[in-house]
Amino acid sequence: MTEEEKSYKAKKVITIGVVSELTGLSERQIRYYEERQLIFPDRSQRGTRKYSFGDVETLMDIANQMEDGVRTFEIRQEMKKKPDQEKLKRSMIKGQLNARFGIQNNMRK
Amino acid sequence: MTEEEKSYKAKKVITIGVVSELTGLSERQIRYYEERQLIFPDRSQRGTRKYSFGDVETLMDIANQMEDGVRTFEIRQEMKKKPDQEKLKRSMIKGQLNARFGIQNNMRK
DNA sequence: CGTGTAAGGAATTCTGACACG
DNA sequence: CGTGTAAGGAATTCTGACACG
Repeated sequence: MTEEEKSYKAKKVITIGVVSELTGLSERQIRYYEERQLIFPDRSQRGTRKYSFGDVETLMDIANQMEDGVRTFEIRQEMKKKPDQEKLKRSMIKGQLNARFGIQNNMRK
Repeated sequence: MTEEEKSYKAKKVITIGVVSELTGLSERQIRYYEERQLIFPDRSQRGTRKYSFGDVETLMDIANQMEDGVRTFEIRQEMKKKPDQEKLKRSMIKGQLNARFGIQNNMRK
């Protein structure tokens, strides 16, 4: 992956309407998750929100957790522990990852 | 680079306003280059144009050529000869495989 | 040829708030 | 808590056209 290609994932260029289409979440939900500090879109000069592909993936992850009844507060805690999902997936064996983070999720239910 | 990451470049999610900011081209110019068949954005359900990062790069390339006095029809001719620089780079690495099976399209939607 | 602009309509986004619970 | 919605304003996007040349 070149530097240029890497930046595609982090560059914030997607408007909220498109993010809504991509994630299936309502704009209301997307804005609320921002209010709860789960995502951090940029703002264009005119003030409209701009999201990256990385943000879209984070939102889909959030959507899955919400379905499982996880609260926004808990999701935020979780994200502090694993700041970069992608790096972890690459460097950790899935078993190790579950051993460390998976159990907590299961125990809550 | 994973399949998912590759798709970032081809996925059409950027509105014309953002493309204008990224390329420095006016919306008028961007629409005109489409009219001249130099770029091919998707359309959202409501009819707004959606561009990919690949389109943005193509537009910057077009902008450079226009500065050099190249006409749109000449640019189009040129593009037919080299359909996609990035795809070429990729296919050169894969060598014989592409020679035999052709370039695979990115999975989208 | 390539691009600016005014025109009018339709769709988007934003914020703060009320509602349910 | 999480999300829907009505509200009003501001900014966006679209198309077809006139202009210059």
